[in-house]
Amino acid sequence: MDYNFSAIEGKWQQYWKENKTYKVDIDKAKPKFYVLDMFPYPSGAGLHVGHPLGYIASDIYSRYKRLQGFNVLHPMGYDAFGLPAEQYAIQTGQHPALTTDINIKRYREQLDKIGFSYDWDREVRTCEPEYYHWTQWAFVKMFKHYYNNVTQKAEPIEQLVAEFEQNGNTKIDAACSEIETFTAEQWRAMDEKQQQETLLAYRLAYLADTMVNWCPALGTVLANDEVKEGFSVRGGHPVEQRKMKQWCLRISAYAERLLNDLETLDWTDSLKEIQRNWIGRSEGAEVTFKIDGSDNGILVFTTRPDTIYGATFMVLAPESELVDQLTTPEYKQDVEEYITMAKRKTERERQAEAKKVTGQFTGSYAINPFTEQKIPIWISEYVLAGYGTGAIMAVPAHDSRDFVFAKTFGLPIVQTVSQPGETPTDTATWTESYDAKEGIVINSGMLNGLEVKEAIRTINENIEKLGLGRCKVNFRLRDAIFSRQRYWGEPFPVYYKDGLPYAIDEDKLPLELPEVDAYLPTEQGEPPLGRAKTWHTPEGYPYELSTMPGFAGSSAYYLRYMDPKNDKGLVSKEANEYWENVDLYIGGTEHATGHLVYSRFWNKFLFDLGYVCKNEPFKKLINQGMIQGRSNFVYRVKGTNQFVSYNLRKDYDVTEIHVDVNIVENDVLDTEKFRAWRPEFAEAEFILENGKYICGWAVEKMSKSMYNVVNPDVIVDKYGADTLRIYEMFLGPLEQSKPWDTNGIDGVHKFLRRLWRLFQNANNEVSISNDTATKDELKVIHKTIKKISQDIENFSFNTGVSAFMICVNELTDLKCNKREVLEPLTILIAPYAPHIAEELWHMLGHQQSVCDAQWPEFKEEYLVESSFTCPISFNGKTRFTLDIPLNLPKDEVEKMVLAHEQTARFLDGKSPKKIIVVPNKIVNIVV
RNA sequence: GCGGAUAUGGCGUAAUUGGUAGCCGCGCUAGACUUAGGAUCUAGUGCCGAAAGGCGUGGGGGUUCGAGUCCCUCUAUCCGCACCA
Repeated sequence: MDYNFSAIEGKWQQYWKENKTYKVDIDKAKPKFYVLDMFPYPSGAGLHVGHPLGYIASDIYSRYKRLQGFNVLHPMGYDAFGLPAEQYAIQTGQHPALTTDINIKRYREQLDKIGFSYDWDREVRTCEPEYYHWTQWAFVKMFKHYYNNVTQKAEPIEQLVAEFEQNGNTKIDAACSEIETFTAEQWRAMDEKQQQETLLAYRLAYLADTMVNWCPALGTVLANDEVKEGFSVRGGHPVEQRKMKQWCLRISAYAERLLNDLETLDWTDSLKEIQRNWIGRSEGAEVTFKIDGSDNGILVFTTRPDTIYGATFMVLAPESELVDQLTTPEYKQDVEEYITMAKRKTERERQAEAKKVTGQFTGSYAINPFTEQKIPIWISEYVLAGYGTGAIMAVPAHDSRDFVFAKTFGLPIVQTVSQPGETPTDTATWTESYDAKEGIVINSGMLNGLEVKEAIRTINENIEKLGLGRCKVNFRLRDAIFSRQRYWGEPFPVYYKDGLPYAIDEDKLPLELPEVDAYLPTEQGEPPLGRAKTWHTPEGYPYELSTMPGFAGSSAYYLRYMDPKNDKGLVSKEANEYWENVDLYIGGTEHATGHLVYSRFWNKFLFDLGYVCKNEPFKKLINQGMIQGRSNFVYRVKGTNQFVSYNLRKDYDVTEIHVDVNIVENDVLDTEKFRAWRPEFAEAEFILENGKYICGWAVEKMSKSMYNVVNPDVIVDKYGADTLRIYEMFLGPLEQSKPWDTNGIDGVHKFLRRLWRLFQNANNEVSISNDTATKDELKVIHKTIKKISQDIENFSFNTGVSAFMICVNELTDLKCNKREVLEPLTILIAPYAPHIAEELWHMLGHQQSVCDAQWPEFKEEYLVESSFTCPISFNGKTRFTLDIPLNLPKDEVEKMVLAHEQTARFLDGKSPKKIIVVPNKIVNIVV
């Protein structure tokens, strides 16, 4: 019987489906293991060969864990809300649900062909009301909670109300937006509207006027992680800053915990580092500088309070509310012009002109609280309104930005830190600032002579003692803007009464997405939901018109998989306590600052409320590398329809043209297919080398426009899913980016055929021997058991494949068809190549699925050798090898080596200076 | 500018973590079987050299009996952040 992969794969996929082989339920008798893939957004283009890479790796791991006796949860679903489907809907008028559904079907077909062990009964789609019910529910919970900084957790808003009744907000330490202090009496005196407005400043889901990334082309607001270099990540449209009323999630309240708990996670250092940078914690002090001739002050944040004696001017963000009152009549016009200029600039322009120093004096002065000198107050773009207090004390001697600013506008520069033993030089001669974090403080009154770290401690004490300010930790992490002015997303479970938002009762959820007549904004510029006829509560209060962003639905999907059909809750306590959290999460690094921050936040919030039992969602995370494309080129002789082969192209004046990689094999162009590829090439002529047309090649992004997209279906049809799975793993380390080149796939396919042939005799009949295996055969299989187990544990799937190849090559050489060897081999390969493994397993006479077999046990005893082939080197260069009995004493080894005839040859008459014997490793003779 | 990662044959890669550099596969060369070969099998294949031998893990330097692996330095590529006070 030949290895008929398509028949075998169809047969077993059917079998798995009929027998629900991958269905999984809570089973307290077995340890659980949760393996998760980042679920895909089902795009219209379908999967290319790069997408399943991580899925295959996690599938291998899942199957391995199952064979080891774990109860493995390995689900899959779809991140189904999103912009592309809606953009398509705008163009075609087709409901996004419809295109989404079609795309999902195609994804499913493609996924099914590859033979994954997903429990499809647990599939979720974020766009279905049964699913987004719980997205909305979590939002309502966030609306109804605030963050208590003292207990470091989310608490019910009622507790806050009780506190306000008692003490106003004078004693509370909670995460909140900017708000005035009020007493209990003042609280009680407020009407409902005022009270609600006040509470809004504390809610974890809150409505606020904020500067947002507005994308006119997409007609929506975007989150910071959805914008890159001033353009939208999806679509690449320009983004501008705008102030708008938006729903936000107070994720900044969790900044400290999000940062600290990174320590507990088994993620790569680079990914943790990205998150640390994104959260951006910095320790410093808040200090008030008095405004000259006024009782008011300017609050600044600084990480270097030790340099305060060198603060020779102050700078405010142009957007700062203080600007108005600080600007003297004399400077009014200049300041206004500057602000207008700054406001008009898009984010893009700001970045392009980042090096250009601009600024404007306000006419006012502040008093440096330590030097007691008058220092000018400026405004400049380089100070950001959104970070710290939107104002800085400028220390030009020790901050490069302040330095450049001072140089440009001729402001004084005072050095306050110097290198020990170094004589301070005239700052007027400096060409750059001295941004040192170490050194001895000078020119700084009470701080003189102290080391920077001591100086910081001393000055902080004084700042607090003098009532000038306090120590403070600042975060770069901003609250997540949660509104999108779009149709295809979760509706907010919110209605408005007197212009104030109220949450819908939890038992009224889900609030289903209404039908609209077009997926465009209304004529009044409202979001598409403004078109829905009955978009209000039964009492007539209008619902929110925005919808939630893409990350809403993906923030808790890993919890929903634990209990996907539950209509009483997101996840039952029982299911959550059994599955706990994700043991292994595999996905791309592109979600480092988006999804992976949001879902950690979401999970922590639910943890605070007691709905989930673990405070982190993903224990271990692996980022698979990107699969790049490998493009092919043909070379057209300019002005002709002639194409010249790669190595001859230098003799002609040619244009390089991308050619579809699917009509090229081993860089040899199929000229007939090329002529048929596009009408303009129908009459193409070729200048060949050795009768072939050789194409050039390059590694590029896999994309349609480069004609280098390879579809997994095509590979599966030609070679089979098992070959695809193994080849994807064989390409290289999982985490590394690498180009896809279909050429190498033959080797893997040949390997599977050789594996198959181990079970067959020369006449192509199944032939398995029940004889006892020889020592050599046992050694081969146990070596492989050891290697494969280790490699899977280390996620080193590429070396695993090579170990299989070595094993099959060696067994082929030994002509081994013993059950004792082939049975464990079949189980070993089942995670990588489940279809052929099932077929072989049944060929071996088993009735159950190979998935229910037991992972073979490795026995060291079969690998023990009596001698070691020892490399003998001279001056570090290996010259020959010698079989030496294991654990032979050093001096005997030395004797044996020196006695060897080859040794004399390499000594060449000289006597050895030194002989190094590393037992069972190497012998090195120094001459 | 800051932070991180990577660099090994024609190509994808491997190397028990300081101990025989190039495993496995592609490609290539030669041969066998064959009406045929984009099938299969056998042998070879880092580079230079007829050979002996020499050279060789991005470049330079160092530690060591011994370095792809450790240290210093430079270069290139990729990724993340970017006026974050």
